[in-house]
Amino acid sequence: MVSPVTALSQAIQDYLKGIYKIRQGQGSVTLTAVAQRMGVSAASATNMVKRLARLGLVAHAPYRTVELTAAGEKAALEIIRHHRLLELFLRQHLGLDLHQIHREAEEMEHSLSEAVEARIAALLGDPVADPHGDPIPSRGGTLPQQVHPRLEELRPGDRGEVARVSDEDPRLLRRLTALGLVPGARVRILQRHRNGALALLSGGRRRHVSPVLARAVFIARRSA
Amino acid sequence: MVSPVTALSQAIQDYLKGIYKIRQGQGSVTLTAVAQRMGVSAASATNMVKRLARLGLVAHAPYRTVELTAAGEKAALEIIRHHRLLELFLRQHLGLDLHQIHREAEEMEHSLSEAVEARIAALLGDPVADPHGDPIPSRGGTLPQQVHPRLEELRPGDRGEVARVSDEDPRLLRRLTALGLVPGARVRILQRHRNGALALLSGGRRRHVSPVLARAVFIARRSA
DNA sequence: GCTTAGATTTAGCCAAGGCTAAATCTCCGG
DNA sequence: CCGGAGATTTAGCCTTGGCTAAATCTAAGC
Repeated sequence: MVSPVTALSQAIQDYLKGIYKIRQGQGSVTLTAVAQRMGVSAASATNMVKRLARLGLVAHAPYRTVELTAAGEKAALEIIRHHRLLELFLRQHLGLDLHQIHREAEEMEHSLSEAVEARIAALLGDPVADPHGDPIPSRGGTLPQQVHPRLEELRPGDRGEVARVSDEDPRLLRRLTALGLVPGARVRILQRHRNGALALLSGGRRRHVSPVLARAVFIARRSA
Repeated sequence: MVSPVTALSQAIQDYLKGIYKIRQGQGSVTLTAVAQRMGVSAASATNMVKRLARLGLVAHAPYRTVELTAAGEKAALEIIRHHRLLELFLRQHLGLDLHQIHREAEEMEHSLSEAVEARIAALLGDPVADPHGDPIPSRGGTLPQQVHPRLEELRPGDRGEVARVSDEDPRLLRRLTALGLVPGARVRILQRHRNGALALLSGGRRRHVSPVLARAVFIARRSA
């Protein structure tokens, strides 16, 4: 494309990514959801959404929800590609911890040029997932959409492999890492408490997992 | 230090670096020089210099020249350290060309955190010079100040090694690279024309170097 | 020591992104 | 089908960092 995503302001990039992620998670993109996610007042969110609409990046009728246009979604995926490539790079080549990389990549993703992106992708061997297990959009802007159940949805006896962990909260990540619940780890559910907490086997040890943690881990089931 | 340079706005970082570089080159930092270097009107430069003064980063009396305070110089050197580490990294690990790295590093230097800076520096083996031959300030903020004569100042018979090339103009850099005049290259002056152009030996070949190019190359003399 | 060209500053404007407070709309429940 | 809670928008303000035009200062040259 002639105009790379880096031509958009940092704020615009952030909003596009935020809107994309809200739709992924909750589905309906309300102004309130946008404002909350961006840590901004509702008035500011309205303001920016109007600007995005003028730029043809979202569709928005007054008092209705927001939707990314094709152009907006393409831009969002480019930004997410930048972010996830950077995360992987920071982890594999610079040795940062799992819980640091999200924040760092957040800062750097806006200034990643096409040229540097291409070099990093090549250096990493054109990877398809970042260190949290999130899929990396292709350069063309397609995302291998895989839907994994959350750990909280599993029942005693179920086995699986950690496919992905939520990357939003570094504190959660730290606790998950301490429990050995990182992408690739094998787990087996032992017991389920009435409050949603789980007992499971991970790395050969019996672990207790709180409901909030169980909601942040996505599992690829194994038929075994 | 408690407040990293990344807390300063991008524009402020750019001005500090610009002011530092003007002083290095021409000495006296006038508002006009600042405006020119930043590609901005004189009024805008005045405006920003006032803000820098309020922040204690420069000293400035009305209608007088600008000087970095100790804090301002420290910040400038941190920014330059970021820039040069990134240049080296882009060259050595991502394989970008000599004439691309300046622009790329310019974009990325603002978002380089202390943590990532430290990793990159370690990965590069705590280097002391970037790919253009410019010295890299230490983490503490000291710059190994080496003064090399420009190629244009040499006389027939002089020999030396390219210590540094100006990194400002990518077109000049391309032409210098084509002539083999990159940091580390050995040269011997053969002849000097009245307009300042030079004939010299570089890479075993006789080369003709225009005055403008000869002004962009800095030579470490060899007694040989 | 004047004059004046050129440097610097001031005044007043703009766009991007934020904010709060107030107005307005939507939609659910009775 | 009406009222009101909550969502959304509008109005008016702020800071950052730009701009032009006009005012003012400095300093060089006579």
